[in-house]
Amino acid sequence: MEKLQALRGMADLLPEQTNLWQHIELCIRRHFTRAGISEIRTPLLEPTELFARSIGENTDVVGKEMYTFKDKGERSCTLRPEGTASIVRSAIQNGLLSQGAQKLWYCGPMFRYERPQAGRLRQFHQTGLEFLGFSHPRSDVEAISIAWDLLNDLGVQNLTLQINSLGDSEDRFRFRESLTKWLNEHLEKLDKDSQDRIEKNPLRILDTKDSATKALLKNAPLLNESLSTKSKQRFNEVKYLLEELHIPFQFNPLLVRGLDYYSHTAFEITSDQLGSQSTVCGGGRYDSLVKELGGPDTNAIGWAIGMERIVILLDKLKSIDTHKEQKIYLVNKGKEAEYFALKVTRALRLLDKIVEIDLSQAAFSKQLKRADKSGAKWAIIIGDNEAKEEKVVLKNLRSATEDSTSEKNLALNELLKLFT
RNA sequence: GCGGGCGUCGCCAAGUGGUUAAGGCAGCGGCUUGUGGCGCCGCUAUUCGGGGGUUCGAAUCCCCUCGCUCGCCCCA
Repeated sequence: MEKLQALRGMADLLPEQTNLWQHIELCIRRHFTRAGISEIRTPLLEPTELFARSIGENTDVVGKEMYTFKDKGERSCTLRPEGTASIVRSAIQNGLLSQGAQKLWYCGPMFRYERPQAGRLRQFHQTGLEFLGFSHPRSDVEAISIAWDLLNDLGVQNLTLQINSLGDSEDRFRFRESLTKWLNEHLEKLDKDSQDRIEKNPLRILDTKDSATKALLKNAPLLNESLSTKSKQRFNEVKYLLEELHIPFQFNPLLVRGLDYYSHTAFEITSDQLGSQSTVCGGGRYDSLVKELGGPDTNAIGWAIGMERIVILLDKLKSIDTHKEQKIYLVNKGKEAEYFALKVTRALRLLDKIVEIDLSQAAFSKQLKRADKSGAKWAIIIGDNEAKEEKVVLKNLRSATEDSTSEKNLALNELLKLFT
């Protein structure tokens, strides 16, 4: 029979790794909470139309990466490939925006049908924030600084923040014209991919990895040259405020993000330790998306962090401290002892202690071995002799020497008092 | 969708045509019928991702297929 296994690109998170994930999630929650941002949870499955309209029909995400299928009612459904669209949909549907501006965060799985590689899975996880109803450059910087501080607090090293301004839709239209004109003049010198993209998405050519095209583009018109005075001023203010906060950044005029809804500030935080998928956090302003999805005219900015990519970076550092050294391991053997041990275990847990009970009936030596391996600090040993007198033997597994001076014979109430 | 690399026990891994497929880690059992960390002993792949072929003989050669992985595209 064929071995049953997870689908391609779908990863299990094993007990070994969930410690790190919990640590990261805790840190994320703390950072959002302390910034006054509220969590929002939306369905994993949405009408396909939502993503087609928000992300853009011509993007790769919509064009070839979505998990789309028909449900039993013949509705076209899609597993969410990103978080922003769902959140905007939810804010509109639930009238959140009529209650004022919203500061929201989310965390959860996303799905993209791509070939997996380092730092990329078909089911992956993102955490992100969305500020809906904020237009001032301050909100851009607030959003960026939260991401920056979060990543640094997690211990991610060697990060680079790159920013650019895509201007408003008029700026971009103007730029698109001049860029397309220039590209067509140099058509034969472009690589094949870039040639194909001139019609569909010329801005993305700026982001090419083809070195010949890259060199050629040094003479291409630049996006920031097409920006209106107003857009330029806005961008300058963002940069000024980042400097004021001492958040180091690089201006990257070639940074163009892949989803259609971005405008003005676009940014990326990358790491040089990730292989080719180097983006840890990406985001930007999307001032027209809410309206395009049928909501009130609402300025917005948001970003998303790829959780797996953080895990890769943090895995290299190791050593997330757990609370194992506070653990108590219950060694027990014999019928009366086993019953008594269950009671002791629960009594200790009701005092909020971390208690693991051995359920094996193996020899004491075996159980002690497991106790040691489990990382517990204390072993409580109960045999029938102890059970008869309602006593336990308490042993410190982390005392340095081989002597047994740490062993104590205690009545149950004495034990509980000791751990209170 | 397109390239490159790889598939031998739960994990790491030797073996590259010749009778029984090293070793290490983990696991289990014992030395020690009630006391761990060290040590010692024992057990754990009729089988080399799957299928077909070549051969007296294949984990080793050939073909097909599946899977993993890295990269392209694209993105977090």
